[in-house]
Amino acid sequence: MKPSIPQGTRDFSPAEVRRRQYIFNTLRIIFELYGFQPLETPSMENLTTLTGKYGEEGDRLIFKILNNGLHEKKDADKDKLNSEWNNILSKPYSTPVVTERALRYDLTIPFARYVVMHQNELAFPFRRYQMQPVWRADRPQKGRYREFWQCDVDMVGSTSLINEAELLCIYQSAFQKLKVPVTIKVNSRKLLAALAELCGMPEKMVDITIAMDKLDKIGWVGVANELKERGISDDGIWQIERVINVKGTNQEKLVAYSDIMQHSAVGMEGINELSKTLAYFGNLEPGIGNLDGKSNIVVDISLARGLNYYTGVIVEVVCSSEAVKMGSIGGGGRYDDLTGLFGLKGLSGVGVSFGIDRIYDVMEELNVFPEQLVEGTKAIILNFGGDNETYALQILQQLRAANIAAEIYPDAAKFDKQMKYANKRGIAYVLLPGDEEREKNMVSVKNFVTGEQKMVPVEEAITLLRV
RNA sequence: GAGAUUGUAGCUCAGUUGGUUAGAGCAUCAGAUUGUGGUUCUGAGGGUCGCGGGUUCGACCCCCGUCAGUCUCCCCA
Repeated sequence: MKPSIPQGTRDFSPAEVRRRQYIFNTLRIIFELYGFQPLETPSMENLTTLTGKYGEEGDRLIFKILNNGLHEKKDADKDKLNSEWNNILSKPYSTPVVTERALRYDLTIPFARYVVMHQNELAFPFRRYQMQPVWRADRPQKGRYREFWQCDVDMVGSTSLINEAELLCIYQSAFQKLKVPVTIKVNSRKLLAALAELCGMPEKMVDITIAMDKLDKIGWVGVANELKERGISDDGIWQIERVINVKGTNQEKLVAYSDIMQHSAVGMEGINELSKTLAYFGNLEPGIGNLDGKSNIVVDISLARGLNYYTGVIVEVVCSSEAVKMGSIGGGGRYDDLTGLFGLKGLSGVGVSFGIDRIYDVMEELNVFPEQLVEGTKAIILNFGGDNETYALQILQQLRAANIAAEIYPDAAKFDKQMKYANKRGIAYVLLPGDEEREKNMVSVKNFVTGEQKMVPVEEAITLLRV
């Protein structure tokens, strides 16, 4: 049989894992610096925990797990199973009778579930970060996988906009550290709601936002067409155009919006929140987060996050390098009542997510991974068999005791085969314990980069390799 | 869910209007070289041409179906 892996999944080679771990470690250090604590949740959740949280499209993309032991059901249950099966075949539908569990779709909903389940143990505001894979039954394409990793930072139990500002700081310092130039777009769901009001169609907010979100991609004409198709009136489209045409600094934009939206309570609230967030951010900003004196935080009213649980400030990160074509590499926002879905009312949260796989792809394209990530084996001991092998093992033991990553070629294979192996592995030093070396209680150390070789006592070899 | 495109050796790919036994590079193994790698040289192994059907004297090539990968739209990280 021909080996293969499921569509949209990948193997990670040793070099790739090292580079991915570099990203994880960089983020982890920042998250910890900001006082967040690690959390992990199961790969699978009860299906009912996930459904209805990600919108209609999202529900379709949840990977469901077929229940086990269906053939063992009693006859009455089998009748139920048959009728439910017909439902599944005729429409988008799921039922615990067939699929009780599903793979996690993101990290936010499982987090909310966790908070509700453990509310009595937690100190609020609760801050956590989480780095785990998620699964989506999407059609894979460039930058889109069926299994991919997210790194989420969230806090619940506080409505302070300091939280929003801190998350912006985390984004800024993380991408600065990773050497990825980014634009961090911010907007507010409340501005979008106000815009829908302005159009006289508050119920069309989702349609409006989906269309506007494509502004970068298809331009204003394309957006206007889509708005029309989605049933927005000409007057509404004109209102939207007016808002989109607002240019200038973040401050200037907010002033202009407050002029346009002065009669909308929710709009003014959104503007107020955005300007407060930016003011807090100004106090916290972790350094030069910009290249040309301009901040890389940009108020962008066309930004619309897909997930429908966001209620306040929303944020999205895109790579600002012209050379890279990639969608968003991170996003997040404020959700006022996420835990309410699980019965815990009045707990507000805000969080952002890093799309690790896309960040990896972008860093690869920009060629910004550090050259020397983690050294693997530092020295390999060649195997000359017999007494020399025993001698080699003694040296190996001493190297490891001295905390030097070392290995032995396990077979007494032909010399040049062992050398070629060391070369292919890119190991820095080769140790040769042969007859002569053993008799003198020494070892030959060959620097595989320079080709230089000398015979020294074992202790000296250890000192040499420790450097 | 809709569309485009690709499928030939372990990998990357050639393959003439449809014509004997399907090729190359890399990789692997063996040898030149039983204690000196990266560069050479010689040789060897390795293919149901994704799968099934059809057209034809004859199909890797043309037609139909099917499966898989990649990409685009939708949507999203």
